[in-house]
Amino acid sequence: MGVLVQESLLDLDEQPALGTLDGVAAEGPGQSGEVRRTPLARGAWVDVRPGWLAGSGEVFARLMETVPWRAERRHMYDKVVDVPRLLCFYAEDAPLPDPMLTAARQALNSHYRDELGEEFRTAGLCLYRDGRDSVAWHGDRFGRGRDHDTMVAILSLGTPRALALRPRGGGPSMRFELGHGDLLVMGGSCQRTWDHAIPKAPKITSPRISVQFRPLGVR
DNA sequence: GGAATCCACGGTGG
DNA sequence: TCCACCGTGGATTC
Repeated sequence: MGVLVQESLLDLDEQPALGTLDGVAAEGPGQSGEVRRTPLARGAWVDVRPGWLAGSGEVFARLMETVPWRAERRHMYDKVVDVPRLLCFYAEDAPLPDPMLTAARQALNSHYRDELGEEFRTAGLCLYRDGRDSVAWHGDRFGRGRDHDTMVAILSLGTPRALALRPRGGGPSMRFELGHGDLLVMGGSCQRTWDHAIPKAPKITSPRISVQFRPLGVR
């Protein structure tokens, strides 16, 4: 396994999050503790904060246990196929399945509220059971209007998986390795001008959970 | 030669 | 009504 090794070094109660991402952070060995922003083409950017969430191992275990994971099926051409991951969506006013996720969302809002111009409200959880699970290239789009920038914050728990990004319409792709407790935020025009995916990784045999925080109206 | 990437397929839901 | 969306597997490229 080797998945649940990194435990929390900081407690939320000792370090309430107030306008900084550091509140929920655990300083992993050798980690900078800084949010690193990577500018992409066309006004998109990605923030990466390794080892962000304290107590990731316990949160991961609780989510595996308590979230009512749902399998979905969809028509793809001539057959019905399983969606290659398990899902659970928490709408704006639904209580999140773990207090650490509520705290994480608060910390994200403290840090990004001004830049985002609104708040992260919904949470979409995905369980990638092993490397055969994946998600194809897509952008998280708006129900309303397509000329409006937004952000999607992704908290990754469990087995590290690559998140791939490439310009919409084609172009060289880049990869971010998302490890246990890592945070990645896509912002600027990223959801309009870039696609992202979690590629299949057949050698991986253990699970990863991703938590995606979004403002209202972003799918 | 193995791995990563590309491509085409069409029913569904917004 | 219309169009963007998305998983698979075979082909192609790296």
